[in-house]
Formats: sequence, C-alpha cells, structure tokens
Amino acid sequence: MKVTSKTVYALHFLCALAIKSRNGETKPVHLREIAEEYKIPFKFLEQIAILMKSVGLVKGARGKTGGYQLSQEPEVISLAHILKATEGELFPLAAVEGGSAVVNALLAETFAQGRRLVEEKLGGVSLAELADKARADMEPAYMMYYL
Amino acid sequence: MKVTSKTVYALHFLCALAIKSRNGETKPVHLREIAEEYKIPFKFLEQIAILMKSVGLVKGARGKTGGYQLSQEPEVISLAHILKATEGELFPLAAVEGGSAVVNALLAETFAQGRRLVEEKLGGVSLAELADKARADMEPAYMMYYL
DNA sequence: CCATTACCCTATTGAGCCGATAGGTTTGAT
DNA sequence: ATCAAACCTATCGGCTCAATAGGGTAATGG
Repeated sequence: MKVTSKTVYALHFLCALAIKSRNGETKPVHLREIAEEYKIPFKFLEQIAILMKSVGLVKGARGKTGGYQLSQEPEVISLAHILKATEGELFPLAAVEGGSAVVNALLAETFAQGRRLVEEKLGGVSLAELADKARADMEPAYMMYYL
Repeated sequence: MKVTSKTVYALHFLCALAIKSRNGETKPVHLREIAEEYKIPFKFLEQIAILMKSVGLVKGARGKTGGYQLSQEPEVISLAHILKATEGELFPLAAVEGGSAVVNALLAETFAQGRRLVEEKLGGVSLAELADKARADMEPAYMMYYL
C-alpha cells in the first residue's frame, strides 16, 4: 500500500517537461537528457514515458529531433490524473472469501469515502503548481540549465 | 498500494468480538469459532490475533477456557488504529535516488496532507459503529448464533 | 540513401511482500 | 496428567515492483 517509485519518477518527468516549457522551450525534450539530469534509470524512464503517452498526458516525436512534450497545459494536469495512470485505483480493498457480508459492505463504503477525499485533494494540485514552485526555488546560479 | 486481506480479516475479527460483547458475552471467544463462522483461514487468523494483541487492541487468555476479548471499549477503537497496526503508514512515498529535491519535498508535503485526510476519516469511524450496524442488519432468524 | 538518433515495444530477472500453511511450544482449567 | 487453546517461528508459492536487456521503427541530417 505505497506510492511506487514509478509514480514518483513519472511526477518528476512531467514536472521537468512543464519547467522546460515554462522556460520557453518549444522543442521536444530528449529522455536521455532528463534521465541524466535527474539521475533516473533511463530504461525505466522510457517505460514510464510510454505509459504517460498511452494515457494522453504527453506526446512523443521520433527521429533525430524527437523527444517528449506535454500534450496539455500543465494547469489542467492534476496529480490525480497521473496517479490514476501509474497506480490504478487508490488503496483498493482486498477481496476476501469470508467475513460478514454486512461488514464487507460497510468497509467498502467507508474506504470509498476515504478514497474520494484523497482524489479530491490530489485533483486540486496541478502540475503547473509543482513546476512553478520548483522553478521559484531554483538558485539563479542553476537557472542557466533551464534557459 | 492496496488494503491487504490481513487488514480486512482483522476488521472482521475485531468486529466479531465487539458483536459478541454487545450481545452480553463476557467470556473470551475462541479463535476457531470465529474462523469457522466467517470462513477465515484459521492459522492466518491466529497470526492476526497475535498482532492485534501486540498492539494492545485485544487480550488473549490461554488454556482450555481461553480465547480473545477486546481490551478496550469498541467506541474508542477506530479503523485508523487497526489500519495502523496492519498496514503501517498509509501510502508512504517510495524513496528514490534521483529527481529534484524541491519536487520531492513538495510531493512529501502533498501526500502527507492527503494521508491526514484519510486518517481523520478512518479515525472517525469506531468499531462500535461497525458492530452495531452489522447487528442491526442481521435477520432475526440468525440472531440465535449470537445470543 | 543510409547511418544515426531517439522513440517504441517485449521479455526477463532479482528482490521483496503477501497470503497461507505447517509444526511446534507454552499455558491453564479440569 | 491431559487436553484444548493461545502463542511462536519457519517456510513456501505467487505475485508485484524496479530495473535491465535487446531489439524494432520512424525520422532527420549528411
């Protein structure tokens, strides 16, 4: 019952794209570049990028001038979107053979309510917020990497 | 990132104890009885009972007239207590080598807030609520098993 | 046109957790 | 003493996760 590193890497990946885009970069960004900059295993990141593409969060361009770009504005991409893609449903209940039917139903309802709370919370945090705060925290000395 | 069957069984187990207690039963309840009644693998339930004991939610009595009892009133035992014992911290973030320190910090904070929401929700649901609703839903024809 | 580059896809591996089972030890009432 | 129950430890198969490997496909630059 934990947030996997696939999710964390996906968040960093998308955030990196958002930051580059905010800094005026219009060309696709190479995966290798991001992998090196953030010390993310390249081949693992590749799979994550493909997943992000399959759910429509990024676009990929092939060939020598290829790379990845966000396919939507970072304002409309929420953490809930991303989590949904990487983790599926949040803390689903294990289906058990036994137990009491009544209690099982009560538990299902209770956890559904808890799940909704988190989804609302994560749905209220956009990639843009993350990227902007991250940019604001960067030291001027390091800004050159993003301009 | 899911609620394991250990947790679900634990909930059924404690709920069963609460129901028996509400129905005037003062003697310890045999694990074997609960396991059969709720179709829970006995040996698995045994481990869960020991865990519940180790965190102070139940008392165990040995010997031929032994069994388990709640060690607190069901009103003061919340789902949050139980989940804490069976699952540990709720959806912890995977620790990754790479990524941006700023983003990692933002994520940690965001998920901590989400976690608090769920903990408050689950902290507000007591074992007594569960047990009472379960009792109310039982058909009179089945009440004999609990009197 | 063709080699390079980078995206794209599938398979596999090793570690670790989960659900369950098994076997034994200790305790306490009769 | 004996029996039944709580208590403890070890182990196992199955699964997921993280990471690696190897190749296929498209598009650009020369």
